[in-house]
Amino acid sequence: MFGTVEDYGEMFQDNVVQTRGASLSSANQIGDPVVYKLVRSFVPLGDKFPYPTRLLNPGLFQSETVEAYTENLNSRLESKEELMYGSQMFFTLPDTNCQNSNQLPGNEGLVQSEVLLQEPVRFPSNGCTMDQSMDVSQYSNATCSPKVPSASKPGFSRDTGDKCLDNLSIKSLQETFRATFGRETTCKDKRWLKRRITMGLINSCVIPTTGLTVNDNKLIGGGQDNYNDTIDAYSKDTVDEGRANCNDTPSSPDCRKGHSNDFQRSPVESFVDQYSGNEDFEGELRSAKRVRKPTRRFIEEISKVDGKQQVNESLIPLKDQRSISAVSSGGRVVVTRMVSLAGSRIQVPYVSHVRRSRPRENIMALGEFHSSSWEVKTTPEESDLTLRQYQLNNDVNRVSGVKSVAGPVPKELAINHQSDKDHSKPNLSDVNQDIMEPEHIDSSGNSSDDNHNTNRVDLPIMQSAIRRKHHRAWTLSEVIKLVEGVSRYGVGKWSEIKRLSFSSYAYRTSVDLKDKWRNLLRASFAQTPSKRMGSLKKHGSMAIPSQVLLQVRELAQKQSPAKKARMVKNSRNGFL
DNA sequence: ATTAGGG
DNA sequence: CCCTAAT
Repeated sequence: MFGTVEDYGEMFQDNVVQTRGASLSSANQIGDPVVYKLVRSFVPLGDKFPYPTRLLNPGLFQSETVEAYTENLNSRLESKEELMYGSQMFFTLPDTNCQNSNQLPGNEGLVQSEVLLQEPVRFPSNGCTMDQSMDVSQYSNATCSPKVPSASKPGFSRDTGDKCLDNLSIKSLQETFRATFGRETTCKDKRWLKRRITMGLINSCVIPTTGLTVNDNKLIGGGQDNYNDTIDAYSKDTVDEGRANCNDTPSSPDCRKGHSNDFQRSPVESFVDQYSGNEDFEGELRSAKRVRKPTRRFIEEISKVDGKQQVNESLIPLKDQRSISAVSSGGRVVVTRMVSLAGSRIQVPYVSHVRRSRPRENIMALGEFHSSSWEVKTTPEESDLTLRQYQLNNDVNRVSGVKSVAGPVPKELAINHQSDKDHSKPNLSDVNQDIMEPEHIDSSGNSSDDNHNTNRVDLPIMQSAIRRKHHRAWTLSEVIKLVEGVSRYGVGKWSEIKRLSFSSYAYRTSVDLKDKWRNLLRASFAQTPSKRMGSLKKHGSMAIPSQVLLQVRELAQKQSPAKKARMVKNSRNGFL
């Protein structure tokens, strides 16, 4: 699938074009991720290496490109407005002998990648800073050495990277390792170091984050296949050999760090831990444990908990928040972040790394506007209601936009209404009649909107949005019908009850019946201890006649004694 | 597709 | 009421 560097390059380039227009991509050239990463590692961008969303597309860094870019950079530096795109200026070309070389790996793609990633410009003092020119030149020598001309050729890959590293001493390799992974290594194994560096560079270039999610600053999920593809395509043998080498050098514990569990831990996690350079390496004790792939349930719950907490924060990464501030600019408040550039601190408008997605549901969904098919039929109760509602319209605090139209009563009204009576047991019918009045008043507020699909369009959004979507209060007659249905067809025969007793209630699904029954059950047992309470409920919700609840209790008792016991216990706890 | 159960 | 898993 993702087989070649070029593929990624194209993806990336497309993205760039879409993102920034053609201006920057014009100079794009195919390049080598390893070389790019080598250079990249000389100039740490921050305390966290950005997770590449696309393969970086480093090109040949030809001198004119250098000059053009540098010039561009300088000119842009003068204009604060241009600092909008400040993140593309993170890269100040180090003073190295590579600058005159035609073979310095390009930073065009690198620059663009930074634009995409919107990584803040940071030159941490504890990291590899710009004044460490020795380091830079050191690596640059290696990277740009004439001995390895292939290093800057398009299509160059891991092998070339190895050759680059061939010329480095152990010490240099260790330095490179540090520059690459952000930590020291004491490993003396030149080969291992080489492999690690190469692997790190390659993998950090090609790890796609498609389908990945960032949670609590960790990447979770999604990357497995892509990662494996990546390994297959680029450096599977490298990884394998790396492991072997590591095992061959047990004397050097560093070599083993974060390595032994590469294939047991999530690939992405491994990547983060090993290659991003800033990970908690103390926490590598943790990595000794085999990490199990989280269950879907686990992921769901974690994301729920964390998601809620992080929703706001995630838009602005933690590391940015310190420098975030809001400034007023031309009447508009602009969120900016501090950026260190060339020793001075400047403020640039903050651009979130997270692309906001369009809300899945528009606001209409909150009201029930969208569901023109939601309820085609008008139900007996509602039709009945319609008439009353018309009278009550002034009394009840109705939604102003609704014209209370007593629409034509569906012919099925009469039929269903009739069947209502037929199906109702005598005792329930009495109750029905007694309680119907308050019931209707109560439900009118909830269901009247649904009676007039055509008019609902006129509803003020705010008013209707307040209501929970798809909520429809249960009328007493519905409850009674439900009880009756249960008594007739048995508990749990929801679809049957739905089909036979609620055929005219399109909005009541079998699940609804089940849910309501559950509530009735709870209510019925909750009420038991104090008969006096009768049908009174704490809040203004519908009062269910004790007779009905009694029936519910009897039915439940008949059906499942065990369950009843649970219900009694639960409801009592809840009640007292 | 239906049901049970948690949220 | 929504969602999910289990059946």
